[in-house]
Amino acid sequence: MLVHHDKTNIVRSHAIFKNLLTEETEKLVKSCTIFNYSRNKIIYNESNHISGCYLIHEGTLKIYKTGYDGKEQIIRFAKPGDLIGFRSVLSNEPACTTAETIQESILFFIPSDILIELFKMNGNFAMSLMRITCKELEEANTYLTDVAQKTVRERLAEVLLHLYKDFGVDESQFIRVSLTREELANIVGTATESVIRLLSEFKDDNLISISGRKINLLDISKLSKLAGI
Amino acid sequence: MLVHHDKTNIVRSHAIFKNLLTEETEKLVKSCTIFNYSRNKIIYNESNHISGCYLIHEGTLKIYKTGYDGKEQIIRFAKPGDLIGFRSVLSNEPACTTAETIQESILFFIPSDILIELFKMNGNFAMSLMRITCKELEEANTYLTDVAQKTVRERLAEVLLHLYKDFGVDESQFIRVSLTREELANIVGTATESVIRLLSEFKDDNLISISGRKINLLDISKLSKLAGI
DNA sequence: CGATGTTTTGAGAGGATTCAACCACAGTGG
DNA sequence: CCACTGTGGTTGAATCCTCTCAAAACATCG
Repeated sequence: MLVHHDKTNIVRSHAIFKNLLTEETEKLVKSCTIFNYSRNKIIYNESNHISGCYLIHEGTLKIYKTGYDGKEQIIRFAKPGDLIGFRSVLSNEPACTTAETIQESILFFIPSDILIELFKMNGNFAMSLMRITCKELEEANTYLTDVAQKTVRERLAEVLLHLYKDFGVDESQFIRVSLTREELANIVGTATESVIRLLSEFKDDNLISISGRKINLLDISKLSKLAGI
Repeated sequence: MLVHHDKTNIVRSHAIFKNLLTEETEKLVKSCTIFNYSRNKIIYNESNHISGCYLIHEGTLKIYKTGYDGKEQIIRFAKPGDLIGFRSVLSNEPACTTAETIQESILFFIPSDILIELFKMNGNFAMSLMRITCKELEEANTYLTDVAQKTVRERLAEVLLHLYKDFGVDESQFIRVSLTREELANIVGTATESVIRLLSEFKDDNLISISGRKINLLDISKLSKLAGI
């Protein structure tokens, strides 16, 4: 367990809490807990009632829904600075997604009552949360349109570009995220085999290069055109 | 133009404003305007900057996004009591969807600054808006998963059930909404011809009966099973 | 090294789209 | 009054994309 001082610094370091007053930050810090999770740990599950939300301090999580045949649909990723689970807290409803780490992660647990109090008391903080939610909603609607109208090939190109933008690249130009082919398929909304075949085609067309799970986008502009962006 | 008294009653009649204080309601009423729209009128368009949001008093609108080839994807419908466009107002960003009447409608225009002021000042009102947004987000994510994983047949059954639940039925058990086959296709995310073929099949299987644009769900439980619900 | 999970490739089936033609109907204008 | 036009609905046939199933290659780890 970290000491009070460390927790305060962590809270202050994340943009989402920049609108809090000093005493609000104090209150938040006092009632929060830090947790470490190794890879592939589920933080909360669909239909779980959760007693608070989580601020990602380090690591990455996938947020997904499970379809009726058990296949997971990855909705988005959560990265440092992101707050997850607050939808469920503020609506006082069970979670509608599952949150699972894809790397070792450090999370900051915020109890429901504190979050609700801050939301109601601090209009600027409420506005921040609202904007985040609206942004998510917009992205969800955009992606819904894409899945409904684009081909798997187009969507895969689009997903690769999104990953590139969200995670950046390492020193060898590989996207800084490690996903299985199945996870890629679960973002795109297709079968694992389709992803594999299309990745090979992209490679043959010199749009990308691949090394295991690491992917390097060689031709952003062609990929963008292919994705219909 | 309606007189002040009428506007006040209209504002008070909608659940979303039930948390407003008397003076807040007064302020809201003073700065709002009522508009009438005939069928197929666009209220705002994707990428439009809008100067306020709209409360639906009467009528129905479709909210859609336009895909890169011009095909529209219907995201949802807005009905009396619904507030539309506030995402854009609160985020101070262009609209990401188009709102278009599918019936004669009466809308209540609320200027941006008033909405933002109410949101920041009244925590309960902010909470109401937040909950609505979270609900929309959840629905969007659920539908995203469905579109990515279900067949067109399953999705059409699901859409029919949603329409049934959202719009109810008239005295002859027909769903109280009139959509073209193309609009149905634009909800399901498929081609018009596919909708037509599947509706015929549903009819042959005695799951529904059809009279022009009016649809009657004859076997809710079979349709639910078919939809995977 | 065996064991398990992941990736790859092939072949076949099936679902959905596209293109095309045709019909019904309402509104228009000569 | 009737041809003309446009929109919406329907049906058929061919094509193509995508999925499923199956098997094999590969990797990773204790």
